[in-house]
Amino acid sequence: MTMEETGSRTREAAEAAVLDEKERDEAPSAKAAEAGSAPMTGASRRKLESRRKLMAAARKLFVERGYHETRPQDISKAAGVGHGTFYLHFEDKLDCFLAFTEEAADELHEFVEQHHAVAGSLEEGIHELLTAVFEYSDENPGVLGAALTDISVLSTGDTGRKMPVDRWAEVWAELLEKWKEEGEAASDLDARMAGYLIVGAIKQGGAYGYRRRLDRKRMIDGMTKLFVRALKK
Amino acid sequence: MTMEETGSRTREAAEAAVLDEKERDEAPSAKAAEAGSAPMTGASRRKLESRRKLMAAARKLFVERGYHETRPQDISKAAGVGHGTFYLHFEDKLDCFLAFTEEAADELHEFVEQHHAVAGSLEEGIHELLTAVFEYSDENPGVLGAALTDISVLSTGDTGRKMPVDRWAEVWAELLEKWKEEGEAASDLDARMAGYLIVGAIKQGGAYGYRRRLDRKRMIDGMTKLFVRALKK
Amino acid sequence: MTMEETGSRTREAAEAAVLDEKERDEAPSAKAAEAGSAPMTGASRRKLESRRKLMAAARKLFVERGYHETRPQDISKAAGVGHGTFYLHFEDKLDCFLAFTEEAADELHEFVEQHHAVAGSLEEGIHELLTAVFEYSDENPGVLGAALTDISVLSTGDTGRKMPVDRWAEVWAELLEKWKEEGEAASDLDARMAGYLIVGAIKQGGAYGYRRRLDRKRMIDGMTKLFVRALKK
Amino acid sequence: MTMEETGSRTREAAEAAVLDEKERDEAPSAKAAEAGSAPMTGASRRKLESRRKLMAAARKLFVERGYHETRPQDISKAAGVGHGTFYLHFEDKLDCFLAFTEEAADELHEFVEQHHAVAGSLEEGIHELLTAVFEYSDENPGVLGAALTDISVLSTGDTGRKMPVDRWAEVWAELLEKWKEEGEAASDLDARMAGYLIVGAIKQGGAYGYRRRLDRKRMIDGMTKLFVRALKK
DNA sequence: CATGAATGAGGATTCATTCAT
DNA sequence: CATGAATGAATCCTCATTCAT
Repeated sequence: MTMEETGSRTREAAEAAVLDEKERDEAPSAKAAEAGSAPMTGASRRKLESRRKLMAAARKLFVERGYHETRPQDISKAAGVGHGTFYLHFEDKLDCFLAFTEEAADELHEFVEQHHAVAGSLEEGIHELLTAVFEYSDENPGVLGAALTDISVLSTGDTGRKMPVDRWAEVWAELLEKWKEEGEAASDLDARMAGYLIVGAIKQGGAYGYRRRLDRKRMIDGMTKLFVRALKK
Repeated sequence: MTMEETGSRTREAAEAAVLDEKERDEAPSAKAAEAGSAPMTGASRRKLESRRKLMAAARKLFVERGYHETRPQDISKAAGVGHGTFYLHFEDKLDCFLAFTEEAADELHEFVEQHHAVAGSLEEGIHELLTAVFEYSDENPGVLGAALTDISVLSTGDTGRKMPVDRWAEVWAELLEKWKEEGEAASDLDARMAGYLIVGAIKQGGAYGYRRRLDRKRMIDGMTKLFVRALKK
Repeated sequence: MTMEETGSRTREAAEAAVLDEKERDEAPSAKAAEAGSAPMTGASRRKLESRRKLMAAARKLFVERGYHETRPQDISKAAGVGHGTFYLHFEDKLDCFLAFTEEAADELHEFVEQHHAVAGSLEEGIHELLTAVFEYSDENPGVLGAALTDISVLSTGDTGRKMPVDRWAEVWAELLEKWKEEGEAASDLDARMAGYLIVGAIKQGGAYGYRRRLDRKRMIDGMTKLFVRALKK
Repeated sequence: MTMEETGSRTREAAEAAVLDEKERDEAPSAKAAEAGSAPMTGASRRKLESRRKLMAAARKLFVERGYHETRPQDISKAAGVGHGTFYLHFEDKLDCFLAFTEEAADELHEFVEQHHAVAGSLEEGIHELLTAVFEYSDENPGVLGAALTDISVLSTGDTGRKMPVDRWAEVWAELLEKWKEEGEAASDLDARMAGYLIVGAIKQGGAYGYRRRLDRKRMIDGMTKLFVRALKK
């Protein structure tokens, strides 16, 4: 399993964009269409372009080096924009990290919804969810590990932003709630608490599995079995 | 529950405990104690004293402020020793943090062994273990949270030191193995993997519980139930 | 003679010269000048200005106080720039010192070529060379002494940079080689070796002469006589 | 030639003493005899012993690592004595270095006097002197290079101590003076100045020769020829 | 005379952020 | 909107020296 790998596959696409300097000289209309909105002026076109490049670079570096080893300068440089541009798009470094984190959460969310009909039984649901998570992790090595970084290690004060852990815990909580209503899950379950337990288990287990280079299928099956037994009525 | 509190209630008590236990210190000069615990000559006594004060200060600050917000000189100052003394006892800041981390792991280990006969059935065992963990966490607020800090956030390279997560995961793994042999735990269990899952779950669940100020007893019972169902034959 | 004076008489003149010559700077951005010496854009102009100020300050301090008594922040302060700017222009302190050293070597080189037609007979050549060296030393008191500092005292590892001693030894070696070919110098001469001997002699003799405040003319004449006798066919 | 080598031959003897911990338990009388003076009390015996070990360690480290890379602690440790003992024997680090420097100067002096009758003609004298210097350098690799370190790089103020450069320059000056009186050397020679030139030349030439691993005999012969021509009537 | 733990001024360097262009 | 030179507070760590034992 690859929850914390440092390589990259889908990364390439993003990087290619970063490296493609010519792109910003393209006809604006094409890009605007991509963004799905009204045709942009040259200025906002460029701004969006910059942000995309910065996000791609930030993800790459946060994943490869971690938060503290990545300087805003590195991100700007990797993105091919000036150092100042960074602060045109992010309040500060932490803001940028959180943006990365949220992007990853969004992606996983979308990924899960696209790849798996999360409507079936508890067994099926858990298995599909875990499969989706591990598949995403394979396609985006290291991203989950980085995105799940404990924010309290980075910032003392509360940022007021919802971290991936919380979003994912909630996803699980909602599912469990649904299963409880359907009589599939144990009725005395504290769904919220369980959501956090599951996310914690996946995070730690994923990290362990990656380090030990365990077989993905076996991991998914093992975890599914455990979770199902723990949760089922 | 108090797994990640930042205050310091039983601080004094904890420090006193630290003091008492430091006789088994890792400073080479302390090896004299090994040879029959002679009253110790002046020099090595002073050194031990310094180390004890540094360790206590380090623990206090790492817990209260976290790794990155704690400077070596803060620790020295809090310990009432000179800046240089810090580096007489620790290679660098990370080394000091790891020492803290190991101390915490040792303490919890001992605490668990002293307070709970971990010999009973799976249900009893899990309940006792969780109770011990949460009790330790009450008496040493924030210590577990700090000690479980993901090392990869602090240091890029491998330190070669066994982190608390791994130690605790192993403790659980051994127990599970025993229960498997005794026919109490599911025989198809990957004990090692499960150990990590449990530690991850406890860590994340503990943090959540603390934030939400959940009732300790309910947490222990809820987690026990979940774990037992997941693991039992 | 003034080879190792610590004052600074013609400081201003020297700095002005530095300013004028800096167009051939090694900062990559300055390469614009190479392409026709355009008036230079704002950013690179500022950067060049900073570097010039830093180089001037570094020279002044290295000469007055020596390498170990000069802190990067002293240089920055004297240059009227921030601490960080120093590291925008130099890898580290040693890099800055070597830059100073190379600048001095360049200056002397140019000085010698401008002030003295090094084409004549062995006697004339040596006399002119020595005169040029001592004149440069008068105009740039202490610079030669500082620039000839033995690098091995400052850095353990090899820096891979050619030190002034070597450059100057080579200049002498080439001249000697020429004189050998012209039949003016002894044919059994090891020109390279002799180059080093001469530079060593000048360095030590210069330092001695300065300390004893010897008459410059007498020194030049005395050294010329010795060198000529040693080298002439 | 080996003027600046870092290996060691005669070094071994000294080190052996350093390592021989038992030595200080020997009968005092024997050692006293060696020192050539009245039988020492136990205390002064030990003190002398400590100093010898410190000097040996200092020489070794100053030669191998240079002044700035050698800490008093390193010397004490290598000498097998406590850190404080260092300051029982030397005012400070510089004092220790100067002691090393003087020891080396004494040694070379003695070596030259023992190995070469410096009484003959100018040619013979110069050749013998150079031979002695290079032989000493072979037997004490790196020592001359280290001992000739420019003190002004180490200390700003004047130490009031006569450095090896000066001592050696004087030796040469005296010889030249003698040869002038005997009509062997050019009568218009500034002997003092020439002494410094020669020492400078030897130092620089030696360093060059070592780096290039030149043949010793050729170096001696080449230098002799040059010096003789420069100095002879 | 010997020790080695303790010291803290001092140093080199970094990096998140700003702002003039 | 973009740039990248400039910044300087902040950080980790060293090391010559002292002094209680």
